[in-house]
Amino acid sequence: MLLIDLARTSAAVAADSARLAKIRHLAELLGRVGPDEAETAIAYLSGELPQRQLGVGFASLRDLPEPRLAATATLSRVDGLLRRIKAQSGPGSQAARKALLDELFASLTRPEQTFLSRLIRGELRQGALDGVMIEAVAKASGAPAAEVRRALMLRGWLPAVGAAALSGGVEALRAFTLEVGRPVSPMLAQSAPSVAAALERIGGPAALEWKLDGVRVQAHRSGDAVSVFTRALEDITAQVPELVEAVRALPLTDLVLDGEVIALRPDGRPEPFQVTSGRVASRTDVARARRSTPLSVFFFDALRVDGADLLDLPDDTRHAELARAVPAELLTPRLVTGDVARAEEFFGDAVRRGHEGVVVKSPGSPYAAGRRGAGWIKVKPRHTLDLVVLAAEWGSGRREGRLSNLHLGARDPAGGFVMLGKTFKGLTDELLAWQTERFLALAEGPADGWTVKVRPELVVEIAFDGVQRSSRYPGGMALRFARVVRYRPDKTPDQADTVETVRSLML
DNA sequence: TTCCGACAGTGGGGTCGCAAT
DNA sequence: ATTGCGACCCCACTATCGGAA
Repeated sequence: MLLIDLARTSAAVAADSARLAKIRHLAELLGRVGPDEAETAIAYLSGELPQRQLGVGFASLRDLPEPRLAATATLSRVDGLLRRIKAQSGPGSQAARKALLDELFASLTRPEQTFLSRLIRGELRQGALDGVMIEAVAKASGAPAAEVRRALMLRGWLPAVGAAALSGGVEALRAFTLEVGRPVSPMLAQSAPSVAAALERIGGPAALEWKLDGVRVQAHRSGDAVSVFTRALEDITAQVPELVEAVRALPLTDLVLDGEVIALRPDGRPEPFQVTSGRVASRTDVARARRSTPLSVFFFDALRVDGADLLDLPDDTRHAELARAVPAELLTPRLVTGDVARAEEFFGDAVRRGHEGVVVKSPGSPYAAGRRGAGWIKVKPRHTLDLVVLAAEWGSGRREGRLSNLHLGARDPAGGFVMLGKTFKGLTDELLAWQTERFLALAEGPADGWTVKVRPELVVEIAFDGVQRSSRYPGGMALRFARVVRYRPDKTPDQADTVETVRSLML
């Protein structure tokens, strides 16, 4: 199959806003692709590369060679060149990558270049990723979408699952099972504004657990072989020896456990997320990193205990199995209650101890791998500040032509404003239109084509999760997960919150 | 007919490791 | 030694479609 076939299908998918139409376009192409190219086609059309990452990003794709006029590149040829690009390493590798990239792009027509460039950057923007591709695979193969989805959660890689479905139908999909040593897409949580709201949504007694601000881990053990994966299914076994040892020390030898690793201070309070994250990312001298920043692990779920798969069992049953496999000190603190007051007390206690909040779990829910099901609901405290808009950046995609990303400043009592970060979240289309007009009227200083500086006159209420240390911003601090709540036309900039107020929240 | 679950898109800050400068 | 880049850790929120109610 030719790359141009995929580029055309992708364009058709992007042109139709209806999901069912997108599915039809994708399924039609999947019906034509041969078995040896099915995996590549499914990957490309769901916005993934079979190589996962290439070492090529936005910067390497800035100036591309002139396109050709005739479309002749096959999927196999493109895939082969991408494989060679990924394989480059060591001194001279960046030049070698660039040379291969130029060779590849010089063999493509303009629409192919556009498609592949977006794909490599991870910005296909055709309105179809895994969720839509699952339906397309189901339609093209005749297998129920639920079977495709289940195989995906067990295998973690849709192109492989889709190719199997196309060649072997439902039978092939059922061959995907939970395999120790191969990560499963982790279950995700929805969020709620309060514990009461979360309990209400679950509608009855629920299990509450501390939400630790660390890195999600899935630990597998078969005999003495232990492996550890992140939320995105990256293998981090070598970076977390403490966790490997802890799992190896358990009495049961056939396990898949779900939990969180976190760096704790000697007094038991959590280190800032930055510390845990940096420790987990350290690869070059793990022994040294371990001495300076030891990790603790807390488990909250079990997908397999003593050789038995638990995915389809209710949460309370899985937790009972977890408690059987793991000593109490490795369990995430948990309270089962239907009482709102007790639940709120548990939440308050977790937050006072420095943790992020709680996750409220429905006791009857199975492990909904890879989905943000209603079974888990996270609750975190929300802070707000009234800040001043210092500038805005032009948006992209559906925000093209709108001023989108806001630069936020706190008032400096000595005069002026100190930038604390940016946000694009929380804005409705109506607000985007309004602020674009308003900012252009307030514009000042030279425009660089990307950022519009504005006179600091607009006060905006910003919600955020916390204040973190920053080397990027002049005040030495930045907001975590900042989002717009509303504009405050009733406030003037001299009524905005001060840098001191923000600093007092950094503790 | 209305409601709501699931998805995709639009970007945020921080850190590490590597190659180039 | 420093800088730029890519990859990946954490993520919130809105708009939209289409099946459920």
